Amino acid sequence: MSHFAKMSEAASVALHAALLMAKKPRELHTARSIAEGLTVSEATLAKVLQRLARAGIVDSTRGPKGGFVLAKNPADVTLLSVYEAIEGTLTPTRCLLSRPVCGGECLLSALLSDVDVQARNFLAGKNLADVAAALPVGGSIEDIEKAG
Amino acid sequence: MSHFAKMSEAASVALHAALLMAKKPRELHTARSIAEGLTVSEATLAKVLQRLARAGIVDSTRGPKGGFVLAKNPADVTLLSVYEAIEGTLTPTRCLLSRPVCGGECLLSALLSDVDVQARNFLAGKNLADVAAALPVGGSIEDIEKAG
DNA sequence: GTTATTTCGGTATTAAAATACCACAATATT
DNA sequence: AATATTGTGGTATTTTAATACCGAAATAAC
Repeated sequence: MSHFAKMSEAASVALHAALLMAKKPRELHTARSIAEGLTVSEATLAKVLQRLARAGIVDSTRGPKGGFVLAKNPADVTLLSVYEAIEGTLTPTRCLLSRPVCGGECLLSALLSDVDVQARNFLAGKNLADVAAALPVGGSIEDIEKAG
Repeated sequence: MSHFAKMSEAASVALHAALLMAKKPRELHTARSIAEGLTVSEATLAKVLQRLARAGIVDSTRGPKGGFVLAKNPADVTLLSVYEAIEGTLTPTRCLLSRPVCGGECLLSALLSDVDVQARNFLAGKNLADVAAALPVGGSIEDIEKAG
């Protein structure tokens, strides 16, 4: 069993964390509460949130009552921006193996670049508000956990 | 700079090696000659060819004048069969992180499974004869190397 | 039947990624 | 001011995959 679509654990966690914060856009979420909401390790999530903060996607405040908030309106945050904050710019793959056999254009470049373009369009075309609205259950973290 | 399309080096080497053999379907190719033709390490290629042999895609003969040949007609070997001989069955990804936030269907499952389906269709729809015919330069390894 | 060539398959080494840990800085509360 | 809470960022550990290595088996050539 193998998969063709690849996304690092970190990128996936980032997208899910952003979605969780988008449900309550004005509230501060601690790393711990997000980690519990996603059932991921706090250590891993901390790194992810750090990078989102540096990319300007979330704002962070330290100390008691501190935490993370989305820096912008959820409708203004595309999934692509979250993804690229973690993974770097998503560019089409040319070829994994630029070798003589292919004679110029690699036999796989069509597939690889098409897949990357499709993924980019998907991620660029959806923002956090879209996704949050599409979820079966409404507002609170409690509701979400019940539904999970 | 990141990529969404993922294929292991081994799978890529397998596809390129199969293509190289498809150019001369009746001849024996040693692991060394294929490795040189692809400019990959012989050690890595050896493992790949072994798995292709076990999957019945190539036949192997040991000893002097030994080597590897395609077991079937190039037109009867899909890229998917070569890919899956290395990576295992290509199945759509559901979600990397089955977490409560998504409430049932993961926010990424549409993207991930679409990408996998697209890749599967692409690979299943092309065989070695198709690809070899599409190459700019004709028959021999020498021609291929000149073109590379 | 001896030697050279080539694949086979297990093991070991290396590289890379994920994950966890810890001391530090900042800030709200008292 | 002291203390508790929370993010920061560097480092270390663990895990996993990729890659390389090496002895063994098979077979053709002489």
